[in-house]
Amino acid sequence: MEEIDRRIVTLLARDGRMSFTDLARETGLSVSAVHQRVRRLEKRGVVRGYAALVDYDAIGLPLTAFVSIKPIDPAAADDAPERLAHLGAIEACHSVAGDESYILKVRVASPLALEELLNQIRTSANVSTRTTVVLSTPYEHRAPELIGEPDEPGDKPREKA
Amino acid sequence: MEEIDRRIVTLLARDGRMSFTDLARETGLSVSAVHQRVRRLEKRGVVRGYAALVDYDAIGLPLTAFVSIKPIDPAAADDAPERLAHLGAIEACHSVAGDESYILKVRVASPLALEELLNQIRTSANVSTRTTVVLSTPYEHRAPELIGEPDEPGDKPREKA
DNA sequence: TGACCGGGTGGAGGAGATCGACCGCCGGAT
DNA sequence: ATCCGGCGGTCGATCTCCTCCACCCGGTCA
Repeated sequence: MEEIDRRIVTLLARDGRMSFTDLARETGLSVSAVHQRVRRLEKRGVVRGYAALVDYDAIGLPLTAFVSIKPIDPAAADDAPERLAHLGAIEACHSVAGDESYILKVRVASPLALEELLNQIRTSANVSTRTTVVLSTPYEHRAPELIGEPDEPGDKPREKA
Repeated sequence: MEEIDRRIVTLLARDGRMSFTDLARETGLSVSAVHQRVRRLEKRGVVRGYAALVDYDAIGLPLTAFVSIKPIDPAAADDAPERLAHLGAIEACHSVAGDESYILKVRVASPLALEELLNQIRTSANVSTRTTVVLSTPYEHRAPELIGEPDEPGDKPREKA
């Protein structure tokens, strides 16, 4: 992937509804060319989708927390992600190195709802939990900056324009 | 906010590029009505924006980590978020309860880049860091489910601007 | 009851998305 | 060196969709 694709991805990460016309203006390509590239990026999975960014306070889920989990039985099969997938309050699940095995990011309506969710997590996945409550979020979902990134040796120098 | 708005937000959170026409079909309203509601949701800040979801492996940032930070001087002013904002590798910054004061989510190209980033974090904000490396991400950015949510008693049925 | 107001419908105009046809560059094979 | 094929670009046509406008309906309050 080279410069222009990177540019497109950056722009779309910043504004997922940007029109192809604007994208074309920003990149100096024609609308069709941009359209083609975006479709290719989507097909290749570089762009996995588009989402509205939501104010969780406003939609009644003002409480965010990180829940680290550790299996109670270290010998049991490690299928926690599937076991927990049905819990809609879980926004993300990361497998991590370190003392615990996964970190979950959860959004709930209240401390009571958090307590209930933790119970569901423990019983669903047979794990112990350690919870870190988020007090506030200065920023989140910042778009990646993928400028620079020196071309790898295998990358053919596609210099144009 | 009532049922239909909730529906719209859910749909847009799942597919940020859904057309107003489709949104109208899903909600049973006219295109104009949906358009109006979405604009209102945007203006009120319920919908804060739209973003493309990106495959970080594909764009050369395959290493994700959580960095917990703690001030070295507990008496110093707590302006870590602003001091760190210029570091583009930081995707999110959450103020948290517990032993540490903030949790950062970072995306970098390599272990070497992570090391360098940690140095920048420490010197920029005068903090100590504790890093948890993400091995894999079973899921992330799942759309919130905001069905149900019984109206709170304090919620007046007629919202004024 | 009558005026007001938030929120709905429908239509018109123009902008934008999408697709096909054509072209030019580059690398590999003859 | 020339031919050939694929990739990626432009241009242009068409159709969808966005966006704005005027109008309408049902509640609320004086």
